[in-house]
Formats: sequence, structure tokens, C-alpha cells
Amino acid sequence: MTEKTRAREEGLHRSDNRRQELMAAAAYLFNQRGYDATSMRDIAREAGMLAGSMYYHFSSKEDLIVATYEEGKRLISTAVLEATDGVEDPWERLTQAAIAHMNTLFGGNNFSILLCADISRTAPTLRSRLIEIRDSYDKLFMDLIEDLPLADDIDKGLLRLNLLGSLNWSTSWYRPGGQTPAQIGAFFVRVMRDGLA
Amino acid sequence: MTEKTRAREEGLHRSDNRRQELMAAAAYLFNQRGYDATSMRDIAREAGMLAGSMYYHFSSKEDLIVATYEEGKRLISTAVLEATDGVEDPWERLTQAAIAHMNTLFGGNNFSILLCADISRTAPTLRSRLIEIRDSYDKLFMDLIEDLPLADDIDKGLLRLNLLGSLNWSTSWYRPGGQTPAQIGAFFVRVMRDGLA
DNA sequence: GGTCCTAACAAACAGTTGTTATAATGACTG
DNA sequence: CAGTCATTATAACAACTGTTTGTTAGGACC
Repeated sequence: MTEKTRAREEGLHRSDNRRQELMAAAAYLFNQRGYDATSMRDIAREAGMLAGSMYYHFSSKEDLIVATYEEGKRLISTAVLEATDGVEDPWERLTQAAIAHMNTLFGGNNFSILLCADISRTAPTLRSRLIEIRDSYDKLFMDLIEDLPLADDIDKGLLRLNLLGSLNWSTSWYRPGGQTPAQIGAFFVRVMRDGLA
Repeated sequence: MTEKTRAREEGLHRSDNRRQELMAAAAYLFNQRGYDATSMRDIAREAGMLAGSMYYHFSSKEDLIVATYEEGKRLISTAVLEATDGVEDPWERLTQAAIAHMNTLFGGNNFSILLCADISRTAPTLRSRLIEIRDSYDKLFMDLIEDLPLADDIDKGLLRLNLLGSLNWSTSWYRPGGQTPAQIGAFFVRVMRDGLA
């Protein structure tokens, strides 16, 4: 049985592989230069293809962007859910979530970092699609913070933005060599819990 | 004495006004759509001019971007320095700096917010020019944090990134109506100092 | 009045953009 | 071997990009 035949029987076509390759190439370039500065020709070249051919796999650039964004959300959501699974203590759950968040961001996959890019300046139609995807990830953190034992006067929404701001902003400065992503994530949660004074 | 003559005597040309108008139009659009998605024709139209005419005032789009960015740094630096001037207590100094930072960002000037945009994906030659400008602002916060009475094992560089991350990230979600910018800034510093548990 | 400078317009430049229509390739099927 | 279908190449499209050029109107200065 040839490889092709087996793939066919499993409902997989060659296009499924190429589709993944295109998404990987796109995510790589999106991270490097942003959506606007990455042309369809750039992505095609990176994947060893011509620009027109990509439209067999994705019907528009916007759909390709959304696909990579969604893949990023899928990967980081899975990682955070796995990391908190079975952990009881609320603060420990948040710590493990932050660590998993950071490890996924800087663990080599080019998809998840896309969720940390500021999309407030992207075109409205695309933006609304991306917001919906990211909100479903942010909800994980909202739930984690909801479970924290806090004083009544603490704005939990603001607290989530506080933590996610620090975590996400790290994508604009983090370089390997200093503290590890896990150490950074744990540090931010610890400061938030214990304070400094 | 005509208006033109007085302007001339003060060393001001009409071009100085138009230059400011161009920068204001550019900053407005840069905030709305980002650098790449804002064309020179967009800016010119916003300022009531034709695209080619702008090259009398700025020799390139990159120079115009840098000029707006620098103006933003000038405004927010002044605000933070004034807010901390004469304040003694290190934590209170940081609190006042955070409040001034937020008040300037959301106080209606379109320049300062530009400093909070993630520039890690902008073209290298432009990026290096912007980094240099922003670093000179970040230094203000580095100094403020350096003066905090902290345990020896606290990474002060990481602490600055922690706070600036939260503050800067607010530009991607803040909308008028909830907590004021000043309240948000003060909250982030208070959580950092006192913790939650 | 002649000359110079400021400031803007008008039109074009070459290159790039996302996208589309059509044709070619090539592997599997019967 | 002929036919089918998935996948890619080719070539073109109109629109837009930053920038340059030649020109012009108007005021200031000697």
C-alpha cells in the first residue's frame, strides 16, 4: 500500500499537508513582519509555491490569517488546560497557567504568539474575527482569576488585564538567554500575589 | 504688523504650522490603522493637501513616522517628570508616574500612544530608530524602580517590564466609561506593591 | 519692478498588492 | 491506455504604494 493510498483511506489528501505547510510559513512571516508587511507572494515563496496556487487552499489572505490565529489559540488553550488539570489551589492553578502560557509562546511554535499581537489597529472586518477567537482564550484566565480568594473591592477584570498585559507584552522584549519563560510567568504571578513591600 | 511678519520675527514660518498639522493628521491615522495601512495619500487628505506636497515638509514616510513618535515621547516624558517632581517617597513617585503615564496616553493627544505600540514587527531600519527613542523614555521608569526598597533577589529589569507591560497593554483594551486611566495606573502599582493574598 | 523663497499642485514613475481565470501537470482509477 | 481529479503554474487584472519631477501662485525684499 502506497503512502498516498493510505492517506486517501484516512481521508487525508496531500492538500492537508500543504495546507499545514502554508499555515506554518504564514505564521513564521506574520511573526516576523506583521500581517500587512507580509504579502501572499512572500508566504508562497516560503512554502515553495506560487502566489496564485495558494488560493486553492485558502480563499483569501484574511482566511489564511484567521486560520493561523485559530491554530495558535488551539495550541495554547490545550497547553493551559493540561497544565491546570488536576491542580487544586487557585493561586497554584494561575501560576501553572502562566507558565504554560509562556512556555507555549516561546516554545518554538509560531502560531500562539500571534494571539499576543495587538490587533486594535487591524482592519475592522478582520479584527472582529480575531477578537472572537482571542476572547475564547482569555476566558480561561478569567475563570482562573474568578476562583482566586480576593477582597471584594478588587476589580477582577482589571486584574486579568493586568496579568495578561505583562505576559503578552513579553513577546515584544523576550530573548533567550536571561530568565526562562517559565520563570518570567511564575514571577509575574508571584508579584501579583505577594507584592513587594 | 501683519501676522506673517510677526511669525517671521519669531522664527516661525507658515510651514511650521503645516508641519504640525501633518504630524497631527499622521498620528491620528497611525493610531487608527497602524503605519503600514496608512498611506501618504491618506495623511495628506486628512490634512487637506496632496501627497506630493508633504515631501516639502518631510523627506520620507519614515521621517514622518519618527517625528510623530518623537513628539509622543516628548509629551509623555514631560508629563511624567512633572508628576514626580518634588515627590519623595519612592512608591509614591512610581504611582504618580504611572498615573501621569496613563493620563497622557488617554488624554486626547494622539502622539504618546504611538510609543505603546509593539514595534517588534516593524521594518528593521525604522525599528532601530524608534527603539532608541522609546528606550530614553523607558529609562525614566528604570530609575523610578531602581529607587524602590526591594529585596535583593528581585529582578528590577523584569519588574519594569512587568509594570510597563500592564500599562502599555491598556492601549489595546481601554475604553472610556469604566475606571479612569488614573485609577488603572494607580491600581497596577498598588497590586505590585501590596499584593493580593 | 525684478528676484527670490515658500508652499503647494498636478502628473507621472516603477514597483507591489490581493486576486482571478485559465492552462498544465501528474498521480491514481477503471 | 484513457479518463478523472487534485494540485500547481502561468499570466494577467486593476488598484494602490512611496516618491520624483516640473510647474505655479503668492508674498517678501532690495
